[in-house]
Amino acid sequence: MTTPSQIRTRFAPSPTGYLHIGGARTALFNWLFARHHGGTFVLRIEDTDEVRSTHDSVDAILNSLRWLGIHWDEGPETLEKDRGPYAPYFQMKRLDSYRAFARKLLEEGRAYPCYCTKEELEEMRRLAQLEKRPPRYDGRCRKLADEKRREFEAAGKKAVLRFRMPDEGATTVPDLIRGNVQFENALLQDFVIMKASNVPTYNFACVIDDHAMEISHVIRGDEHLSNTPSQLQIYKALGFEPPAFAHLSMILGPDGAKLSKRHGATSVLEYRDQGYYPKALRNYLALLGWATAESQELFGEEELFRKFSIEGCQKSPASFDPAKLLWMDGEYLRKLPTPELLDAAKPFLEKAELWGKPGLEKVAALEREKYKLLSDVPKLLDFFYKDDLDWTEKAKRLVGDGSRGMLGDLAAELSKLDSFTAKPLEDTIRGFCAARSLKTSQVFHPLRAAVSGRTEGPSLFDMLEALGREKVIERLRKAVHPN
RNA sequence: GGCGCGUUCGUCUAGCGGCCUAGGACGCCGCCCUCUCAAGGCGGAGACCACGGGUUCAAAUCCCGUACGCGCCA
Repeated sequence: MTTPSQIRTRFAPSPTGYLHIGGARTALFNWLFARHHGGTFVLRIEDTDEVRSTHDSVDAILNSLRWLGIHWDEGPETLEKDRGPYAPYFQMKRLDSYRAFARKLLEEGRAYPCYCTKEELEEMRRLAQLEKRPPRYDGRCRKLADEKRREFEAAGKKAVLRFRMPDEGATTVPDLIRGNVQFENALLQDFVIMKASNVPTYNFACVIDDHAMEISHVIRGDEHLSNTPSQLQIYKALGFEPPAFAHLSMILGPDGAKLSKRHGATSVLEYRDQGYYPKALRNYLALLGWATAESQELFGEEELFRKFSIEGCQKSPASFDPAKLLWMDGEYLRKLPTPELLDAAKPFLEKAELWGKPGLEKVAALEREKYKLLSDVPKLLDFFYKDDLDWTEKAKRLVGDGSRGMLGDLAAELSKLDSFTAKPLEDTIRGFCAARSLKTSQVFHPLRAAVSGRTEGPSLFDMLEALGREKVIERLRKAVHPN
């Protein structure tokens, strides 16, 4: 058995786009597992897809993970800089190692060059389908005579390197989540390990690196389960001790289809831009495909580390539920002390030109249990600072002809108030109602509408106090005498 | 097409042979609190545990099929 200190997990994304929700969840589980065992979490960039990999994607992935607060112990710091004893962490910087192992397999007869063209391969596939055989490579280049090989080389034909699969027996994938999963070797094909460009394929490079980086647990998406027996054969051929595997169920959209743009945001950074609180998203993601025996919902960071386990991982796919995420976000924001909340909402406040406004903290505190997103903060309090209110239809109706006179009188009374604070305001206004035999609602609602332009908002008297005498009187005056 | 994986309220899930007339959470509905909106409290609707066979005194839980969904190979 490995001792806890030897636990090493990794997240190995391909930089071919933004980091999506599913990838983030995989990264998160690897991180949690490593932390739970006091191990190490490695980030490795699998950029061997020469045409689709971009530097922007690397940046997006690093930024997404940082924003989510998923900290890697080893891996790239920036595009240029790595940190950790197994550097580099970009596969394209590790080509020598793949080539060396490929050569070894070639020399030992475990791999062979294949000169088949795209056309030949397609023909092979077509024929197989016609004969209702699995459409796999038929191994024709396995027994290519040396002279034939030289002939191809002379003709300038490019070769890929294929791994020679055993023809018989079965390969068992011991999976921590799914148990032992068996695959017939005869059904596995001689897959390409090195492309014609002398760059390794995913299935080869990741074996070499997981071994080189001493990864103890490969926790990854379910879509890799079918590739695992092929990888296991590479481990065997090279005499490597394979890591433990755990294949996570996929994340689906709310309708049960594969999560895609159609369902709304799929990129982590989109959630940031919409105003989600990173710890809330992280908490929500942890619950997609994992649960405790108590079905606990909200976790502190340390608590997540402590309670996370592979045993709690779900076999069946999980649907992403935006409504629950939104609830959870509100749950986190409500717990946040106001200064921290404002700090987190800073980008949104800045955009609304509210950052640094006087009394912001006081005003923000009045609405604190209502924010579901950080972007709600400016939305819910901008009326405090606006000169021209955005009147809602409902609010307009409330300050109609029926209540103008009353509001005018009330304004006169309020302007005489010594202390413009909640308690005296409440006493005065309630007294005003009593003196005129008005129901409080007949006064409170039009008053709220008149000073805020809306019918929803903070507690009336706190709101009046926060607005201050000048603004309240001014707004009442404007409401009573619209131009 | 072959192989593989999966299937408990709309959704996330608890459950690992008797405690289940299936528990929690989100969402939905109602009531309470209340100056509005929220938040909070209380309650409700909502799952014949995909279907069909077994095994067993007893199955959501074990076994075998079927269906459906998904993945991989191309």
